[in-house]
Amino acid sequence: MSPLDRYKDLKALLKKKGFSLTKPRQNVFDLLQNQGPQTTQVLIKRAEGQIDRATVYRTLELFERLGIVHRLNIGWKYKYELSDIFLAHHHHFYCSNCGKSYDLSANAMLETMINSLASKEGYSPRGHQLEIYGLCPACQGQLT
Amino acid sequence: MSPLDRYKDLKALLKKKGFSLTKPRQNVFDLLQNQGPQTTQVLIKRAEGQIDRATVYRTLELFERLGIVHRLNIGWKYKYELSDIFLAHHHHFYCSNCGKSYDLSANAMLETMINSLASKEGYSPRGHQLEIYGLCPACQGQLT
DNA sequence: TAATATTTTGCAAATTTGTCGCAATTTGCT
DNA sequence: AGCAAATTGCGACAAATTTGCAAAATATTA
Repeated sequence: MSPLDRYKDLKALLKKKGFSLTKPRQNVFDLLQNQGPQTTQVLIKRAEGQIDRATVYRTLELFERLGIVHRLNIGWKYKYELSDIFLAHHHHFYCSNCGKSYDLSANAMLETMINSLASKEGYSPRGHQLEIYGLCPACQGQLT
Repeated sequence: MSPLDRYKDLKALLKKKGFSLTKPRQNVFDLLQNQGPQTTQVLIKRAEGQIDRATVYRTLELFERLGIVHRLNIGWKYKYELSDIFLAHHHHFYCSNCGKSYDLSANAMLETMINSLASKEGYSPRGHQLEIYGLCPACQGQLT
């Protein structure tokens, strides 16, 4: 994907709501690319010297309001990751032993059941977040 | 349930790992009883005059490490609730409009699918957390 | 049960995290 | 390029969380 294309959807999304794609916003977006879910502290540290702390916070808040990122409670701290618009919808597996988190691909049947669980009770679901925790393959062996 | 029984499982769980059931720990446990998921700040405020702030933090951290409580990312802030050992397993619905959260009862079929999603990939699941978000009945009507 | 060892707590201080106002800069538009 | 609006960085704050340590509570041993 060329650099231009890379920001196309992001820019469109921002523009639609009257916001612009600035350098700091591009940077934060880049930091979220291909790195998995990350804590705010890590993002701030990685942006050090480039973007101010306050701007990172403001950008993440804006991105969340616009549905560009998702905030999830994985393991001990909460983390941000790009939302389903930029990443295929998926769930997470968190290893309680080593603390790593892994992606689990979504499954149409499961999604349907989740939605019907909510709509059956009168709620109107827009999305969801599923975290499974336990032991990853490496840690299963290790704890014989 | 008599007061003695009430703390039996808690005490056993702590003891097994070499910790003791102290007054402050009982208090925090009580605060989590029958009140739904709560933020740290609310717990600290409710414990005011009884337990020190630092102790509340330390207790919640310990409880989470031992699997006594669960930390969930519900709406904007994260909240604590008793884990499945003390509460029937359930999921949450969070209304993005009014910010309230509701319990959704668990469903055996869904639980099975969730577990197999993880085990199919070689992970060994111990539990999970599902948050569905969207609009609650009241807010659906309101936003005509 | 009394004495001793260990764990846990409260307190105060330090650190970290997150927020806010405002002047300077950047961006969008013509 | 030039103007208007949006955005950023820079303190300065306020709130949240962590830490060290002496005192208190709890467990252990005899």
